[in-house]
Parts: sequence; structure tokens; C-alpha cells
Amino acid sequence: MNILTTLVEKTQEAITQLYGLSDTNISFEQTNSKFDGDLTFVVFPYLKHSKKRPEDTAKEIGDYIFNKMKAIKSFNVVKGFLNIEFSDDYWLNVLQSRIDHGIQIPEIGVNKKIVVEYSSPNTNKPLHLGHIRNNVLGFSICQIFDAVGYDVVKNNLVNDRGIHICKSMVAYEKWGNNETPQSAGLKGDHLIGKYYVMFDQYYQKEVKDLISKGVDKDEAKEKSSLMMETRNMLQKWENGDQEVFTLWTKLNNWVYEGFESTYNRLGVNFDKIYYESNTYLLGKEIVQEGLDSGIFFKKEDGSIWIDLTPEGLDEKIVQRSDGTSVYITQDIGTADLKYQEFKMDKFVYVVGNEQDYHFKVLQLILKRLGKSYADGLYHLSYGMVDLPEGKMKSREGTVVDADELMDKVVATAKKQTEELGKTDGMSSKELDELYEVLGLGALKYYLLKVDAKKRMMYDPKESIDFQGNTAPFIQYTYTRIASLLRAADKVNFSLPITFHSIEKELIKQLNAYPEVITSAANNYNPSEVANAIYDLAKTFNKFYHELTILGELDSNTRSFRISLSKTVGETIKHGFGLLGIQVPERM
RNA sequence: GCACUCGUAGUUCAACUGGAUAGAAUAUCGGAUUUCGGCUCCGAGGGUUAGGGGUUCGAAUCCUCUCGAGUGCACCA
Repeated sequence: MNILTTLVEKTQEAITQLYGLSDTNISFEQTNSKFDGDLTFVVFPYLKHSKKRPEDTAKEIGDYIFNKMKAIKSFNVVKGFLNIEFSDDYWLNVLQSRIDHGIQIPEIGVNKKIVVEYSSPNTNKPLHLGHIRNNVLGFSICQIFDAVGYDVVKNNLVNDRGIHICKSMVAYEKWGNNETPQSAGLKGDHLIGKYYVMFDQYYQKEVKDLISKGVDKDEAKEKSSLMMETRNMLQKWENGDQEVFTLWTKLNNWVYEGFESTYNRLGVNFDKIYYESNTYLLGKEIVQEGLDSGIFFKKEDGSIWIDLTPEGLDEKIVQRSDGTSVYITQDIGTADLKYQEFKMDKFVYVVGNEQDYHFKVLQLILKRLGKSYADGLYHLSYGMVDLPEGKMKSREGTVVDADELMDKVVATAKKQTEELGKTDGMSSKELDELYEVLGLGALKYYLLKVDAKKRMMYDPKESIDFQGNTAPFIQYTYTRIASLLRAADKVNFSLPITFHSIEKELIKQLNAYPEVITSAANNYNPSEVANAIYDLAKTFNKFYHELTILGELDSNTRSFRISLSKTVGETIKHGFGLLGIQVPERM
């Protein structure tokens, strides 16, 4: 029996007995660390029924439950706050049970399937910092869902066709000289990115020239020969032109190879990959369906719309007058495809918050269409990553490249580790792995510790800082524990034991950990896990500093401390696993 | 112009979703090791939670206005 449920039960009983009030919504919160106690009950809401001062009301309720529960050691009252403290035995049993049964996570997702779409890159240029946030976030939330029992499908929808890739194709055809990733010594995605940039440069120049000849700006953009060639290329692609198709395949494959290595290094992967070139025609039957049932309507020019003004939004086009589909049509189609394929209970899109409106509309349309799965749609909307100088702008070359960034953090990890010189006896292969674990850990943690919904600042200097709220700090804590355990005998401790307040604090944090995971899952927010693990590491370091472990003379206490340390280490490793970050045994 | 999001120590972020004296990290300054890994630990200063008004036992959190920042409002994706 969970102590919290008993506590709620007894408190309800007290309130019924004392004030004749039943079926109230009793809730406890963690006691603020500045006060004594483990859990706190706030009595203010009950004052009008008790008709007594806050202090007296809290005292009354406290007396009642104190007499009914052995596990309560004491309670104290500050104003309207009833702080309850559990017995040491209770906390020791919590640790013992944790040691016996491992981390017990409430299985809130059991027998439920969830499809998480993340990453979803365009194949015209390499990944950048913003994509890293997306990937790391998407992967982590999948780990978290998995931990709470969901059947998770990691899904990527690759945006491999359209006008953007045609731009690279046109540029490559014109100026590429059959260059290959090998001949250029570039990753495939970087090579294609080079041509995309090249296209844009020539295109801008052409538009500028046209304008200087007196052509109107919009017209210049239309009339640019490069743009016309690109549209022509797209047309040919859609008509299945063999030559264009061959070129497209070649360039895209290079990009995939490049992405593959970036994904590998980042440690992310997918169970199901959709390619837009296969799915972009989907959704048209559904549009027809909606038109037949009167949910959509046709305008005079033949374009098809939905009226969302009753929901406070606008009219939204779902099919062009020429019969071709728009972005949202494809999304309707792929949502349906996902459902046909997976019959999922929930489906999540990890996409930046600039598309908030789009996903609101998508969900509304699916609801209007009567799709049973519409309620399961969730847009995990994350904020953009800013630089100290402001927004990342590809035009101004301030975009932080993913591969370069990873190189940089790993190099920093190497430098810092060498300065410390604690890695004697490790092979160069082991060292290289270690630098990856530390460098990428630092980067991922930096991105994950911030609430996913919020926009964040990426400060290059701070991200390679290894002190404070960082992955290396936590990894260091882990290696300390690992080192400790290498030197320790196998141990058991027995009750009772008297323990220090820091030890109790550690047990409380360990005890709260499973709830952190379910909360992170419910809020689609890995940062909750990151912050909990950080707090745990911080508390452990304090414990480690203030108390001796291996040198403790009382063998029962020593065993207890070793067991406690071991459990902390396991929890750090587990939490970091949920974030997609590894921990080293030595560093 | 309309819609949405945001504004918290110098800086980067927290605050259990309405609870107690708003916490960390970083930077600055000052301390700690004959002892298990000093990438550690302890301490100090630093805040009118952008500003005004309201709701109530109680507001960083909810409502409202003002100011400031960002995003979205394509027969682009």
C-alpha cells in the first residue's frame, strides 16, 4: 500500500470526522526544504468549514492522522501548513524496496501505442543546431514513453522532394562537374548544401540584375531563368522524367549517407521512415470524402476549402484550383496513413513552434472529418534556439552546423580530460569513445535541460563548460560512484540505522524519481528528468564530501552508504539513458 | 492590422501548474583536502518576478491594460 494513498485516505477521514465534509480533493505536496517535514498539507481551503484559525485547523488534522498512522514520526504546523514527517524506518524501507525491486515506474502507457514523428529533415542541406534540438528532444521523449510502458514507434518523415531539392539539382547540373562526396572530400549532405547555397547566390544576383534593368521585384523573382529552370525540373520530376529522376536519386542518396552518419553520432534512430516522395499525393481522397460530406466546400475557381471560423480560425485551403494538394493535405494523408499502419492511440509531432497554427488546424480538420484518432494528436512544439548575436540566419551564415558543433564539443572534452590526466591505462580507442560520450553528453544535456516549449539561448562558450548544471558534472559524479564500487566489497545492510539528513534527502530524491518520469511523459518534457538527475548528483556530491563511505568504521552504516551510492549511480545512469546520454565508468 | 507565445539575480535557466522567506548554475569575492577521484564541497553579495490595476486567505503563475521581444497570418513546404 502506497503511503500517500493511506495519507490521503486518513486525511479525508479526518476532515469528514471533524468538519462533516466528504469527497474533497485532498492533495499533498513536497515540503519546502526550508521547513521540517516530508509532505505538506495546506489547510487554507478548509477554514470556512472548520471555522477555526489556520494553525488550529492544521493541528487538529495533524493530531488525527498522527494517531492513525505509525509511519508518521511527527508533524509541525506553520500558519496553514501542516508538515508531516515520516519515520526513519519508513525511509529505510523505501531504499530497501528500491534495492530489491529496482526502479518501479508506473506503467501509464501499457497497451497503448504512440507514434512520434521527429527530425523530418529537408534533403537540400546539412543539419544544424535547431535540428539537433529536435532530434535530441524527439529521441528522448521516445525513451521516456518507452519507460512508462508505451509501445513507441520512432518515426521520421523525410522531406525529399519539392522545389528546394530541385534548386540543388539545378545548381549541381550547371556547375557540379560530376563532383562526388569522395572527389570533394565532403559529406554528402554538405556537398548538396554547397550547391543549394550556390543556387541562392546566383539567383539573388540574377534578381538584382533584373531589378536594375527596371523589372519589378516580384516579377524579377518570377522571371529569373534559374527559377524557371527549377520549376521546370520539378515539373519533370512529377512527370517521372527518367533523367531527372536519376539525378534526384543520386543526390538524395548522398544526403542520406551524410544524415546517417550524423544520426549515428547523435545516437538517434528510427523504426519507420516515410519519404515525402511516396506520400505527397496522399490526402486527396480524404479531401474528396470531406467534400462529399459537406465538411469542405468548393469555390468557383475549383479550389477546395474548410471554414474554421466557428473555431475562431480562418478559412483554410486544402486543395488548389488546379487540383494539386497543399502542405496540409499531405499531412492529413500521412496522419491517416499512420493510423492505417499502426492504429496508434497517440501521435506526436516534434516540430518547432512556428507551426503551432498549422497543427491546430490539422487537428481541427481531422476532428471535423470525424477521424477517431484526431484526439490523439499532439504537437510537441519546441522553441527555437537563439545565438548570443540573435537568431540563426542562413542568409548571414550564422547557422551552427551540426557536424562541426559535434567536432568542437568532442575536441573540448578531449582537451579537458587530458588536462586532468585521470585516464592512465585506457587505450586510444577507449579514449576516443570517452571523448564522444563527454562531448556529446554536454551538448545534448545543454539542449535538454531547458523546458522543451521554451525558446532558448545557445551560448557556445557555456555549452562546452563542464562545471555546474552540465552533463560532465553528472558524469563525473557517476564515475566517482563507479570508482567507489570498484573498491567496495559486496554488501548488505540491515535495519535499523540512524542516518544523516543528507542520506535521507538522497532517499527522498530516489523515491521521487519514478514520478518524475511519468510527469515528464505527461508533459512531453525531458527537462524534468534532466533537472531531477542534476539535483540528485548535486546532493550526492555533498553527501560524498561530508561523510566517509569506505572509511566508515561501523560496518552496517558502511554497507548502507555503499548501497545508497550504488542506487544513486544506477539512477543517474537510468535518467541519462532517458535523455539519450551515456555515462562513462572512468573519465 | 489580426492571432498566438514569451518577459524571473549581471547572464543562462528553475519554481511540483494558485501556496510558506522566488531557487540553482555561471560570473565576482572569500573559504575547505595529512581521508573514498578537487570536473568536488562550504559561504557572501546580487530580485519592486517588465510596469500599472484587479480576482482571494495567498499571485511569478489567473483576468485586464501599457511597454518590450518573438512567431504565425501564401492556391510555399
